[in-house]
Amino acid sequence: MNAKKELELYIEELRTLVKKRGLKNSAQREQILQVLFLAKEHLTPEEIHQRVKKLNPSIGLATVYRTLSFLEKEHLVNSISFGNESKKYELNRGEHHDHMICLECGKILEFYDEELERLQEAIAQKASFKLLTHELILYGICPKCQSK
Amino acid sequence: MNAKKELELYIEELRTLVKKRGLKNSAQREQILQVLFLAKEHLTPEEIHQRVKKLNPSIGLATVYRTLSFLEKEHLVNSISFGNESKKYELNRGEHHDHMICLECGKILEFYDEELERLQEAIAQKASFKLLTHELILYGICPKCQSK
DNA sequence: TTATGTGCAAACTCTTTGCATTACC
DNA sequence: GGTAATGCAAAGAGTTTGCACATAA
Repeated sequence: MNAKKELELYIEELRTLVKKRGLKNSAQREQILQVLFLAKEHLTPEEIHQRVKKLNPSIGLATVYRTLSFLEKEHLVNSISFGNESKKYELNRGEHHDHMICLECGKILEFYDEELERLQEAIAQKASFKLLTHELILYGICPKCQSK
Repeated sequence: MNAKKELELYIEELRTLVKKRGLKNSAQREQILQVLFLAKEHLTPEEIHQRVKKLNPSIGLATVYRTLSFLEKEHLVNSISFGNESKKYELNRGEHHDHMICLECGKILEFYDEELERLQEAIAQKASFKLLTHELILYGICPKCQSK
């Protein structure tokens, strides 16, 4: 599938969702979704605002915040917070994953490990804790920075 | 070992560390350490400030922030951040553990699983990522809230 | 004695909110 | 036409910083 079609699927999902909730859609929401779709990295609200302004110069930062809250509540995007830095957002591409963060260059790497998922489920079960979601961040030095 | 002696060990550790860095110690730092020692939960800077004011009414919030940064840098305390809430601190009692957070009552439970630690190490190794530390938070519903 | 730590207040950063206006359905 | 979303600016919350003073070494 080409990227344009893929983006349209996300936008369609957004429209359906908005309708389901009895709300109104807006160009701004779609533009923000598009920015997240095109981004290869995790973006802060400020970064998203900068990028979306290229599509729509008059969009306000408050709209970005409001839209991100909405999209996160509806699970169309995920966020990750790291130390004191502000939250970073990524499009929810349907595949759960965890993160490694390089403490030297700040790069965020993604990974997924099935056994890890199972193990967490087992740990929660043993504690009679109903596991809904989790966030695992491995902090360290990425391969590139190690070889410097 | 009784609690008083145990606390003194932490204070001794602080003094040694401060000396090693060529810095000066202060009553305030020891008081903050004591508050963390006595706390059974994870505390925000604001909460720590409230508690330490009972020992020293004139201590400023800025001192709490500065001290926490210092103690965290020196690994005498750990912090954990959860959603939009402000960072919470706990004394580093020498035993690494991870956290479960109840999304209903906000309670933080601690756990430790050896296999989980090993697995993370293996995952990092496979990615040639030099693992230094990690943060795993399981979000869900604690046993108490489930039975409500 | 002298550099570090403190307390206070101001400054800063990030995020949220109130309100008049716009635009979707 | 009615209601939700937006843009702007102001307000809030949390944290950091500058500076004069206090204090440990």
